[in-house]
Amino acid sequence: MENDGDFDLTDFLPYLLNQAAEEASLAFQQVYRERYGMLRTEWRVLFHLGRYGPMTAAEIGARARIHKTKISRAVAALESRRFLTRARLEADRRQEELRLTVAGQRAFEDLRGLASAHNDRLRAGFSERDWQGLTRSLRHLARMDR
Amino acid sequence: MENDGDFDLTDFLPYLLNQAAEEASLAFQQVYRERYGMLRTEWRVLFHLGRYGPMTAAEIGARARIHKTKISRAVAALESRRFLTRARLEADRRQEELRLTVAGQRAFEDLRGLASAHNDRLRAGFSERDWQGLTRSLRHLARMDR
DNA sequence: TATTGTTATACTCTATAACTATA
DNA sequence: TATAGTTATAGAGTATAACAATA
Repeated sequence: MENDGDFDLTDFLPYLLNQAAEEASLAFQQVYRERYGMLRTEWRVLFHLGRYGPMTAAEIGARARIHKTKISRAVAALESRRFLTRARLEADRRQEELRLTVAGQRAFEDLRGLASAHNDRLRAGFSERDWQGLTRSLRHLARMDR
Repeated sequence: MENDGDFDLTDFLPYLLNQAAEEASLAFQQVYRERYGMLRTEWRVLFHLGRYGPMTAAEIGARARIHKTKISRAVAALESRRFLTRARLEADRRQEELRLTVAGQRAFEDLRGLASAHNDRLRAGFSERDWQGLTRSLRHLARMDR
């Protein structure tokens, strides 16, 4: 057909998404790394426990779409920093309830505030209408609207 | 202040961008990996040489925002597969002009068509208006509109 | 037999410093 | 001294298989 001869990388959505994600993530990555020495998955797990309360690893995985092996390592790291505790569930002793400690709660609240502020800075570059359109489109792409 | 108590991960742009990028990239990643055994940077370098013609590593880096060490490795991989050749520039013998071979051109045209088709599939999930808004917003975030 | 979570392993991606050869 | 490109190394992200404990 030869009708995509002028197709450019900057028209290619996966490339655009990747570049935008890198640029938008950079500043906040420094925050959870330098303030708490956390990795991305650790911050996400901490966030889920702080935002939604105690739950099992499988529940975090279902909510945040993180594979169980990543969660297992993140939980071990957060536990070693005394940011969470585990409690075997009597109903099914394969599962553990994960719960933030007071220190974990404090870290969560600190990071949630910083994340929210970072989000606001990004948002400031858009009109309210464009921001709503952008987040809606991204949720659609990420299949988070189903 | 405590006014971000309902701030959610799915409101956090870096998270949304990352999830959308992963989802949107997955299918096409299989293509250049399984058909040509390429990595992401190799595909991007091949694309730039195919799309814009022969140029030096530094020029690719400036256009595509790829660090010189990544380009160096991608060029070595593409050369070993006979997808490109190098020619020292007489004007400045530190630089090399990189040029796709016929096989490299063929791979580029094949992948460009497949990328364009993949892009069209993603685009099909949006109205023309929403797609234009999305790509414009992403270029803004990636600072590609300057 | 199936499920929850862990461990091992490998590959990909990113970042930085140190190096070479040329200028 | 500075620049184009290379090499070495480490850290971070991702993916999969195999495993132990429990159901």
